[in-house]
This record gives sequence, C-alpha cells and structure tokens, in this order.
Amino acid sequence: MREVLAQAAFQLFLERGFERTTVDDIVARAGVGRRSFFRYFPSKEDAVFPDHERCLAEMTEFLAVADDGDPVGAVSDAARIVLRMYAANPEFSVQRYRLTREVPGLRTYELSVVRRYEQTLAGHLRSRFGEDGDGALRAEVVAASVVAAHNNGLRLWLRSGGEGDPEVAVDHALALVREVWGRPTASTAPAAPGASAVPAVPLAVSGGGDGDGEVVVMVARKGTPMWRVVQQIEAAVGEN
Amino acid sequence: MREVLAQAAFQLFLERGFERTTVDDIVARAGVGRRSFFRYFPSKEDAVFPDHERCLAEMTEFLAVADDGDPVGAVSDAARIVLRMYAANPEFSVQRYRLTREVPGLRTYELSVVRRYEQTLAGHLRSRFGEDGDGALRAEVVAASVVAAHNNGLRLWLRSGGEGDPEVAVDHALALVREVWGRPTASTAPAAPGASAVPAVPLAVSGGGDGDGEVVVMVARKGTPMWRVVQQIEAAVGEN
DNA sequence: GAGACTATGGCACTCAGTACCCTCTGTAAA
DNA sequence: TTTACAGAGGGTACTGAGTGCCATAGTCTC
Repeated sequence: MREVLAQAAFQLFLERGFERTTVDDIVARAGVGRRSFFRYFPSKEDAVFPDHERCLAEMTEFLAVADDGDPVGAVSDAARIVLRMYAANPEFSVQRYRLTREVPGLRTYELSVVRRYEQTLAGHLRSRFGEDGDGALRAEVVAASVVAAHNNGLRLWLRSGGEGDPEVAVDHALALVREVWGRPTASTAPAAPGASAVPAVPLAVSGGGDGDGEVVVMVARKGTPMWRVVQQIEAAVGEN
Repeated sequence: MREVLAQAAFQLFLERGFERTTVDDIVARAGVGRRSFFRYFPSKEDAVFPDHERCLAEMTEFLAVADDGDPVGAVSDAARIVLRMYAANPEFSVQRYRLTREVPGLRTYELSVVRRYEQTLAGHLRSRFGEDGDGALRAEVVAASVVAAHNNGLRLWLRSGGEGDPEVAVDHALALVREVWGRPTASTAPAAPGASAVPAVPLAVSGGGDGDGEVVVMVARKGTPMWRVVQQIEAAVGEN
C-alpha cells in the first residue's frame, strides 16, 4: 500500500512535476482514498523520500553497537549506510536528485532529513567525546564535516548519472575528514609510503622540574602524512 | 509597514504560539489587509526571520572584498556577521530561539536559511581553493565546519539567555576549526601558556639519501596546545 | 455470533498561499 | 484643470495541503 502510493506519487512527479501534482492525482492513480495517503505519509514531500525513516533507524542501531575505539570511523561508516541506500537504486536516486534540485520545497525537506542524520552522528560523537569542555563542539563540527564530505561524494555520483561506484568518491571525501579529525584505522586509511616502514617514534624525555615542563621530542620522516604525525604526538603529549 | 507586520506577528507567536496564530490574526493586529502580508513576506515563516535576507547580502558583499590570503579566516569573519546580527538584539534573538526550538516548521525554515549562508561561504572557498581536485570538497567541508562551529557558539549564548558576550564562545569555536583547517592568526588564536614562552622549535636535519628521506625533529613542551604543534610541524614538513 | 481491533474511505473543515481586480493617492504632462 | 500614469495597498475568490471525525468492512478472539 505504502509502496503503491510512493510509486504512483513518484511517477506523477516525474511526469508533471512535484508542484503540479496534487494528492488527489496521486490517490487517483494509486486507486485508494485520499485519506489513506496521509496515513502513510505525513506530507506530500515524504512520498519522495520513503526510505529515510528506515535508514535513520538503521544508522541509530549501527551506532549503538559501534566500536568505541574510533568514534570518527564509526560515524563515517554510519554515513556509508545512507550511501548504500542511494546506491541500491541508482536510477531512482538519480531521478530523485534531479527532481529535488528543481523543487525548493523538496530541497528544504531534504535539509531537514540530512539534519536528522547529522544530529544522530553528533549525538554519538558527543557521548564519546564527552559533554564537557569542547566535547560537544567537536562532536558537532565533526558530524557536520562527515555529512558534508559524504554529501559531496554522493552528489558527485548522482550528477554523473549514477555511473560507477559511489563508494570511491565518498571514501575519498571521508578520508579527508579523518585525516584532520580522527585517527584513521589501517583498513580505511591509505598506506602512506615511508610511514609504516619507518614509523614516527615518540620519545618522552624528562626535562625541567615540574610535570608540565616535560619536553617531548618527536621524530618523523619528511613526507609522513599529517594525521600520522598528529596521532603519534597526541599519544605522547596526551590530548590537550 | 514591514516592520509593523513583523512585530505584530512576533508578538502573536509568543502569545499563542506559531501554529495557533493565523495570518488573519497578524494582519488584524497590524491593522492592514491580508494581501499586504504576503507582499512583504513570502510565507508566515519569513516574518520570524525578517533580517536574514539583509544579512545574507551583507555577507556576500563582505566576501567579495575579503582578503584573499586567508580564505578560512575570511569565511570565519563572514560568519561573525551573522553572530553580530543576533547579538544586536539579544532579547529578540533569545525569544526567537526558544520559539524556533518548539516549532518544527520554523526549525526547517531556519535550516534552509543556514544552508544559504553555508553555500555562500562554500562558494567563496571554492573560488579560492579551486574547483579541481579536492578544492570543491574542501570548500564544502570547511564551510560546514565553520557553520557548525558558529552555530555551536551561538546556541551556547542563546541558551544562556543572551547573557554576556557571544563573541567569546564563537571565537573559541571558530578557532578550533582554524586549528585543523587553516592557519590561525595571532589575533584569533588564544595564547597558550608556555607556548609563547618556550616556542616549539622545528629543526630539520638531513637524514637519508633522497629528499623524501629527510627527518624532522620537533621539540615542544608537554602541554603545548595541539594546534600550535601542528602549525609548527606543517611549517617544517610542508603540507602533506 | 458478539465484541474488539485494524485498515480504509468519505466528508467537512481550517488555513496558507495565489490570481485577479479594485481603490486611493501622488505626480507629471497637456 | 484635466488626463494619464504608476505604485501602494485592499478585497474576493480560488486551489490545495493537511486534520478531525465518523462510517464501513474485514479479521481475530472468545
């Protein structure tokens, strides 16, 4: 029923445009009563994004059981859930993308959906980073970065007409975020030449009198990726 | 006229709530015809944010003449224009914030406004970073980060009831973004204790045979803020 | 078969937003 | 002084989204 309505609605949106299609048109084609439409979709816009609710639930569930050791990695993987939803129906996704670009109401609606994803990610990061200090701030900025990177890669694929693998563009975009915000794991971070062969060796040397006067000497090859340097220093200096 | 309508609308929204106030109520209180309302505001929501259009124009103008040497700094300063608009009317801003939090329709509307700011910032960054390669990607991620940081600081101030100076929270939030995405300048970066007294001393020592085999030794006091460490290393290792 | 529960349809209503046309006022040309 | 014009505001009627309420039909339970 829900499926029938969503398909009828989408067909009509493509044929006549979103605004020139009334709910009466939709229910007429679907062969159901008008009242039933609003039982399945709270608004006309919802019929265009019938699967986001499910996807959001999936993301929430994923994050609930996610590995705690790498929060940024976890939210990046969570973002990939959305990507896979789009990739599961390339043709539909591309058509919807073109439709959404044209209709201001749909663009606004999509913003609210994206915002819910972002808040879900931010909530997870906040619980890991801690509410105090800059925890909440970092959580929101990282979540926004992940969403922006994901959407950049996704749009690249959508604009191409859904050709090829969208994962490559999104992986690349997310990697850029992780380079600055999080510790990449071996599975997703590109192996940097030299970095694994001659890893940076943090070496703490007791210097002055008080604890805060300690001096850290860090050695790295020139060409070592910045994330790797930061990773090592943070481990030695201790998050400050 | 526009002002009269906006004030009448806002009064009623506070008294009865946004959804329980009709446009007829507003024009009745303002003493004008219903048709006039929609001449000045395209929608009921617009009456809640009467100054964003002007603010967006101001931001666009600012970026057009902004210093090109520090794009991230320029968009951060551009974001502060929005902050100052809020800070100019603390009472109004706080009341509107509380109203917006309660009404889903207003939240969605605000998202679309924020999105336009973000795209303005991203457009400026894109023109500086270049469209090719990761330029567009970086532009969008940085713009999203700046907006998220700005909004975090702004919301902190709004939740406090508009007490004190909102600039401090926003400056701090934006500084965090600049620590990872841009080079902080002396004026915006907080002076870290110890960092200025005993600055990190990057020291490049030629190591292996080829240029890539060079080794960088970096010395810093324990307690040095991470952004300062990264800043020094980047200067020595050279952006990689 | 009575009662309860669920899915669906129908009807009437509110209200945002728009199209069209009206009046009024001020201004400038003849 | 009259006429022509323009622009601000007002009025009316309409479309269409979304909601509340009730009726109906199928289904399950006891």
